[in-house]
Amino acid sequence: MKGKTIKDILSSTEENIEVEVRGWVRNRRGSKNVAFIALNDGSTINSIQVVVDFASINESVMEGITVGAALLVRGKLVKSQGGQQNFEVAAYQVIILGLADAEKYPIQPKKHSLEFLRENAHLRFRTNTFGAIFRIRHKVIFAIHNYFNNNGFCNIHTPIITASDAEGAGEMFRVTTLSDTNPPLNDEGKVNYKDDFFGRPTNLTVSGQLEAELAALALGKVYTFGPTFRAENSNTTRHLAEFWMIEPEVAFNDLNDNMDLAEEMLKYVINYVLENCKDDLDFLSKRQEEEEKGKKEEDRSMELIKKLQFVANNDFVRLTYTEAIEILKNSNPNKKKKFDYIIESWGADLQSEHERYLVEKHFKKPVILIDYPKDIKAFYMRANDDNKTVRAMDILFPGIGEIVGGSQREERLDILLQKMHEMNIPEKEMYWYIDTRRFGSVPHSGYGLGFERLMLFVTGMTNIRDVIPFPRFPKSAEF
RNA sequence: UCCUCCUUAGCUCAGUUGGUUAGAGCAUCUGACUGUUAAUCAGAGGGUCCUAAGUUCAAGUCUUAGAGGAGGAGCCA
Repeated sequence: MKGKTIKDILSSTEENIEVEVRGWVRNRRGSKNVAFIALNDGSTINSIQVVVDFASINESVMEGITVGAALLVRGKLVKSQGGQQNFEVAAYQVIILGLADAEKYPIQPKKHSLEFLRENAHLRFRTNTFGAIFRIRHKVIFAIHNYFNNNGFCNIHTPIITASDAEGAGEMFRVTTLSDTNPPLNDEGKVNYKDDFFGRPTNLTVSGQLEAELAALALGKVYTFGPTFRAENSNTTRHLAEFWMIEPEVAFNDLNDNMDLAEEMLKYVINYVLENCKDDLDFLSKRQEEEEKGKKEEDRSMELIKKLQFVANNDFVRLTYTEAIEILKNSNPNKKKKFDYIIESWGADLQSEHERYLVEKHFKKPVILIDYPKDIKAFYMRANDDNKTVRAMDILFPGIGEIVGGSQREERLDILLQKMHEMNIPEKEMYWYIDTRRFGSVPHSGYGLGFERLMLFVTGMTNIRDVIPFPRFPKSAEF
């Protein structure tokens, strides 16, 4: 971008200097002789005030200065006479770079509903809210890479197209170049995938974990940060068909090391955002407060920045599934049958109402649940000696639910093979995974962190479709 | 996929028991105003009441079906 950004200029200590700013008109006010333009270039949530004297600027130019128009302004940076900003630009030249028809431009200087902006996702970047969200999104991405880099991790790009469908993490999107009206058929009359691009059925990845394990068992500490695809018909505020996932995998780590890593990493990222996104967080905090005005006091969330500081400065609660079941069994909502799913016995899968009770009512802080019954978890999780539970861990966050799912992996060849057999995982196809247990197997652990769920927590937004630029979900792939 | 709710002006929404020409705020346009802060003041324009069928003398309002959206649930990150 040419010249100084508005962020740079607003933090200037000099005055009466010549400046050149480029940006988009957020608002325009005026009186008989003078117009005030709020100009924003995306470098910061704050707009710069441009003051235009009608006498010095051509009338046709003045007519083009409407909300949404792109301008180049040359002028002098001066102390503002108005109260709400330190500096403003006294313009002597305004060039319209791009007009915006005021009658047709959908974004107005007023509050828009998130639903409306979601339908105008191509233009919502130009609002304060989404500007703040996507600047923060970048900082969170950067902080994650920073954390792993600082700690000796190696970033691995695991495949996006995969032939393996054994992860069991959900429905997959098929990838094919075969004709959809007239595919080649085999002798049995079924689609002949031998003629497909890869010579076999392929899908978009639902997880890079299995491949990350291969890398970890040589490079030691690795992580993935890539797109992930689930073809589930999920219509909720916390699911996407295309989302980004971070999956660290560490050789020689046991479950305790795994919990330490996840907790330390999350706290690092939150602190990084607190230190580097203050203006945007302040704005989102006020926005949330505004949004929740209509709610009863007990239903309102903790102030955004306080909430982030609280999580960064307090230890997460760690407890076993068995302990959680005991707490839930004896809880008021369970006794009074307020839960839709009453907890009766050990072995029950926890519903989101139970997770919310533990995190939001009982402990009031993030909770790491470990040692789940083996029957409700994946084949690769390490069996405990009790033969009933596995070394799984789920991190539950207030307002979001499960943000991390991970485990210590089963490194013992015989037990892994037995588990795969029990759960109908095709051993032949998975030879490459099994090989790691055959040759120099060691204990290792890892987890998957849902990037957009972390974004929900950090921004205080409540719908996952608002923290990714162009959300993909059932019946929607617009833009 | 299931449950609940919603769909009226560019946006956010009101519209009583079914009853004349469907309203408001903001936005837009026009004008006023000596520096505004989502400026203010005055005026104007702007409607396929989501779509289709039905009930009725009469439907924005009632019924049925469909489409789209939101929230919750399940699946999960």
